[in-house]
Amino acid sequence: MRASAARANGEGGWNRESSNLSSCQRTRGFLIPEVHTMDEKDKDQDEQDVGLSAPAKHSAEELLDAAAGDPLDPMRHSAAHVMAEAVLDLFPGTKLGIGPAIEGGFYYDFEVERPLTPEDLARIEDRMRASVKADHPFVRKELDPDKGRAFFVERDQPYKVEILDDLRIAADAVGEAAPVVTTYEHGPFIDLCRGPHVASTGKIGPFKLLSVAGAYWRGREDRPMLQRIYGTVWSTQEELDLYLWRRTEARRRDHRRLGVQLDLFSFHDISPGAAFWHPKGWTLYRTLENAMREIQEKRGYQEIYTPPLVSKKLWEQSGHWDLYREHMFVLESEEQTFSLKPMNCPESTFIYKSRMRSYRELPLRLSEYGKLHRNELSGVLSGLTRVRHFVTDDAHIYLRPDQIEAEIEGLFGEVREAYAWFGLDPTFTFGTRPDKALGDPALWDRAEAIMRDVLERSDIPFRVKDKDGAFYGPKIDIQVEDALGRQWQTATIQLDLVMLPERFDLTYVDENGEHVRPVAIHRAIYGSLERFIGVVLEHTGGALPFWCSPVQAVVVPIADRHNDAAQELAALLREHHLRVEVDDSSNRMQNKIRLAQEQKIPYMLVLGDREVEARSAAPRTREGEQQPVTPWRELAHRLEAEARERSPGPPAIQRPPVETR
RNA sequence: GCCGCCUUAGCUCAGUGGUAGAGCAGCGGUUUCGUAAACCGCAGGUCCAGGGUUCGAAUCCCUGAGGCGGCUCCA
Repeated sequence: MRASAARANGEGGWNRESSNLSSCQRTRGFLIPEVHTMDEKDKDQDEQDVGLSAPAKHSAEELLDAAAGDPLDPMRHSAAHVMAEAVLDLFPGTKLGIGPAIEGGFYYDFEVERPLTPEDLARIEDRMRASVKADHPFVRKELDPDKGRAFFVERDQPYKVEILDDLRIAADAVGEAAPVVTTYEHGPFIDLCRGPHVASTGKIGPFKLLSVAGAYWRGREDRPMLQRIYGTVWSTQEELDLYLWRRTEARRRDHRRLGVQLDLFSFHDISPGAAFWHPKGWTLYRTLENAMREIQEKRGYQEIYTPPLVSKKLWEQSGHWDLYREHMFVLESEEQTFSLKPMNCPESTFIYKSRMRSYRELPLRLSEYGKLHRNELSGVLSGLTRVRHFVTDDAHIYLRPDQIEAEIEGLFGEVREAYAWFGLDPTFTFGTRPDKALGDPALWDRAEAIMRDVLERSDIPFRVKDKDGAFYGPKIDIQVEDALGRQWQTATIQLDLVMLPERFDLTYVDENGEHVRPVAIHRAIYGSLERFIGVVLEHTGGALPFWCSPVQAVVVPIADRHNDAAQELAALLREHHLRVEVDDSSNRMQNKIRLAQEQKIPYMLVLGDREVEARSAAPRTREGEQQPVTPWRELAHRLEAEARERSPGPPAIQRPPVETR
């Protein structure tokens, strides 16, 4: 997947969109403080990992600064060396790959005879502790290039030799001499290394090895598969504990788990990568979709619907057939080749072109909740966040170049509103013209200047990723951080100067009667609804905001004699467009409350003799607050108003007790 | 796709070559209760699928499916 995704990306940003919509920034080392690594090497956002991080809000400046690196990096990298020492000791003959510091910890890639097991990890950890206890100093040495290479040849470390050879080739290419080879030695272990390190192994703080995973040498499918061990290391035990707590917490609120617990959706072998939505999950889904429709109606969008199954001719015209065919589900019928659409945009042009367009009707905003299918590799599927079947809150906006600024500003407003409903604070990443960009450079320059200007005026923090735009136009990606500080890529606003307008030959008639090209904007605010629901579930730990909770209140009659009144109250609340259930089971009230609590239902409305008599109810929130007894009518009006407000409600879980960094 | 691990009741899991288990959920009964678990009973299984080894397989081997953790933060 990696190779193909990278290819598609390199060539045409259209896969950008796919990335944005189909994957999450789940973690690799898992808890990774801050955003630093969001970009750097990986062109493919999809594969980028950013993890649970230190919480807190980030200003734009902080986001930019974060790229500087972590002060703990030398220690983390040193821990990787100590791990390599241990592995080499326990598994003689092991070939070493690389062992960098990563957010929250480190890894090292090894070629070992047999697969490593969790028991091996424990043994490696023990050996590492001994090395830390011995407090070996790290000693830097410099060797001339030839001696350095010979040293690693002699030690039978082919990957290290390859690294050195590549450095030499790179130096040759720019006419420089091969660089000096530096090694770091501690105790019995010596490794090719640029450094820096801590003074001695004793300076390495509390650590824990986390997992073993396969990893291609240099990430390339045609190179050997090495075994990568991930570890985490911190300066203090408290920090390590906090990190491990976050990991546990993240597992606890995993949306896949919550989906089962809250009876929202399930997955089945008969359709890998596609959710089966249960009644409650589908209620949530439709509630989000309809909330977004409200924004769109307010902003003058018009909703369309186009066929999911289309001839491959469409993709040949759009250029996707060459780039993306392997990610499409393709089928034959009567000697024609069709595919399930992996995106909506080309088809919307057919509606645009169905008749002559006047400058007066621009911007033309066409939204579509189209069902999309992308043939993701089986190995990358994951819950709702990486699926083969999904729907986006997609829209394509056709406009005149002079309308770009106002339109982008309007879109920022949509983002602000839609994310505030969940208590999510979005940040933006601005991708500028890539090397392979198509289209008029002057138009590019103008478009980028406008977008940058709007970004700077906006109150939403952003950072710039140079050359990360789509081939057809600059773009703005939207990220959010959830309650555990994890980064998620959700949505995207992409300016399209070329693809739809040129390839599909779109025009409108301007004031002078001339046929001229519009520009287009591809935009999705939630992105994939599947994925966004996954993010919201993990963000809230399942305690969804009141307005979108599948069951907003459960009426709890204390005894059977209160059941009729409970039904009456529920009926009244339903008349006020509230989603209400009655728990008339034979459970005791305490148990009814416990069950409602476990289902994270926002309100429990308790009904006993006193309440039935007064036609009132005693509300209890899922946070455990007992509210004053309230008459039915008043309650109905209050809750109805609360639902209409769409406030995110109180934070789902409290932060860990102490922040140590 | 590739590497490793996992798959036992609706859910969470125990069981490692000799008659398939627990808790919760479900169902039935008793109980009618004031803010996170009343009591008793019953039922529930293609041990992921297929093949093999064995007197005997949930357990060992092979193949497949699905899931989980990962798959250049370049010495």
